[in-house]
Amino acid sequence: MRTTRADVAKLAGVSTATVSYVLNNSRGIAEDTRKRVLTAVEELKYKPDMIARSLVTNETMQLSVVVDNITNPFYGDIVLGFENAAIEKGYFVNICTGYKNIDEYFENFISRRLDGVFIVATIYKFHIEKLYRLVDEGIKVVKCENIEADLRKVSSVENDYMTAMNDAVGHLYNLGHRNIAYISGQSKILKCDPKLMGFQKAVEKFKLGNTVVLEGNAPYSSDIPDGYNLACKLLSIDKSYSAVICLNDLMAMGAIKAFNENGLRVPEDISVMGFDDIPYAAYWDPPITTMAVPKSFLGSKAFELLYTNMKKGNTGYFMNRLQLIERKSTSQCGV
Amino acid sequence: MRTTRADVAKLAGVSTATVSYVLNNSRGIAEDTRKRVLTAVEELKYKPDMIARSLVTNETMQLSVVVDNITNPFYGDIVLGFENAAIEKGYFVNICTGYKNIDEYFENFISRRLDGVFIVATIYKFHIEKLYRLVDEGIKVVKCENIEADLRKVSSVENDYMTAMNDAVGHLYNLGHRNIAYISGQSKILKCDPKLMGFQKAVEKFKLGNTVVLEGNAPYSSDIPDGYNLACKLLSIDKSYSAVICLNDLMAMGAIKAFNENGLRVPEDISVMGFDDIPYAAYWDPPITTMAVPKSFLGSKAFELLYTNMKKGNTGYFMNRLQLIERKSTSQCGV
DNA sequence: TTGAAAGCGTTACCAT
DNA sequence: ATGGTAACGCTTTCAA
Repeated sequence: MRTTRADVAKLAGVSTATVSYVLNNSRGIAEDTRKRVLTAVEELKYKPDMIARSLVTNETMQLSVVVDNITNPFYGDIVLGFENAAIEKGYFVNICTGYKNIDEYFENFISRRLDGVFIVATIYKFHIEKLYRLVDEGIKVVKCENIEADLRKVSSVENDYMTAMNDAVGHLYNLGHRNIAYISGQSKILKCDPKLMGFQKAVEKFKLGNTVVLEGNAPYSSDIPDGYNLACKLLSIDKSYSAVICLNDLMAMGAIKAFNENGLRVPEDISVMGFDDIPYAAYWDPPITTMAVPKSFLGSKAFELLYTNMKKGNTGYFMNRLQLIERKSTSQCGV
Repeated sequence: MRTTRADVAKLAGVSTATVSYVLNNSRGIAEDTRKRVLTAVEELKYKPDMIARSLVTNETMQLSVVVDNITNPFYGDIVLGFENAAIEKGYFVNICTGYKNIDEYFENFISRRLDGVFIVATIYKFHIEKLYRLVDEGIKVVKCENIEADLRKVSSVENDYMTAMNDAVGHLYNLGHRNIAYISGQSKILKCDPKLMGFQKAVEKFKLGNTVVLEGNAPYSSDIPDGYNLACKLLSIDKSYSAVICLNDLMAMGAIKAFNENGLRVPEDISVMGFDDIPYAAYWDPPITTMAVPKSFLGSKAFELLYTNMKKGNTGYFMNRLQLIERKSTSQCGV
């Protein structure tokens, strides 16, 4: 049998209420009885039962992080940043991978009365009405870019990709590049694409020469083989580009591989940039110049927003800045 | 206010007990009342409260997977295989990253009365007594290799690295290699190292020529930079090896990079093999020949063992076979 | 400063 | 076939 609060009370010679007061120090307690209770707790190795506790407090102190695909190295540090901040406030956080239908997770979140959810998965994996159901059921939600949602209902952390794309093009421009391709991988079904908008703006601002945007298959392409395939496609269309910006580091890796196989050296013959700064970017050959997302920071900001929402009720918004990290996949044009 | 079972009962004109019977179809119910209840549930959008349910059934239907490091691509498919099997049986599974102290998670598992835990993290991240505490508290545990534990208390899924290492050496042997280095990365504190044992056995069996084992720093080295560093060390010691086996694909990646930077081509000048078959292994340049772990399968077997333990009480054991996947990082010796 | 007792939303035993 | 109700382990109001 499980040792309960009643056992502790009996051993300490106090009431069950007193045990609660001591454990939650929710009320002044005589130092003497306090000690007796604590000793009894120690002796019986008593652990409060969160299930029973949740039932009465209406707080589970449990949070969930929902990611697309646990394999994606981009998420690792975001989750870490979130969890570290959450643990500090006493929350238990668990990660859910969106391999199966994410909507089903939502049902579970409601049944289990989670206090809050951080959803990193893209909109393609679930239905927005289901997300609102969570909110209606009192579960606070913070989302991460990529999802159009009512900011009065859910909080949001976003990355400033538009500015970052401007910086990326600027970096290549300063190296003398004028003919730049953008391997986007996004398809037309994406309504609002800040990276694409940023690229188009930059094309005008810097008065670039030849430019092209390579789209992917619906709903979107974003993995190593996608980068490989789109880079091959680029070469088959036109070889005049001296630099390529890729949607993310994964695609940059694939693109570099494609260029190498076609006899182009990176960066001597063609410069390649990525986005995100996933752990492998630094170890790739050549190490990839990228627009880094401060990932752990983004995660901790997400928790902050969620916490405010849980405690005060209001949603919030945070825009994350990216940083250029120069490595070896970009160099002076035509050198 | 949350709609409860009482609301449903009132609307359907039955008792709360009847609602339970219908929802859990734990008892014969007149088709007529059944319909009335179901209609009421629908109308009120009633969702059973797992918290309250758990309190009385002593089952939370919640499982946890504990991994070292969520970023490690090796774990992705293992977790997937486990979760898919678990979802089928109605469990909610959440993943915990072992960034912080894993022992603290264990405390939480007890408080939250999880039904079971799949622990993939290595022993260095927690204390074995704490793991046994879980078992004492009635939480079933299945572990994944690397951990010496009492198999009467916890179940275990393991990879047959000894046989796999034999196959790896055999593959190189068949390609004509006789001088083979093993970049182990493990340190002396590891008591039982099946890969190392397998290598030593194979050295004798195949009567190899020059061989060497490169250890890492305590507790162990297993990442890309570790592979890079150890490969550099190998070159500084002796250049007579025509093939290198690495602890895992990550280290193989680092090693390949080191060789390239030192003017050695892979596989023309030196063959390199890894273990695991992580997603990137196929995309690396060159694609890496590796001993693949059937990961998703391993995960589903872990759940099977856990399920048996939860339902019948007995622990179990499963040994997973690895498969050689030939890619481009190994080739005929001296060609 | 401490205790008694009323819930929290279920399930399951015991009646009917 | 259905309903009443104790029990699960905890918190918190109200009294003392």
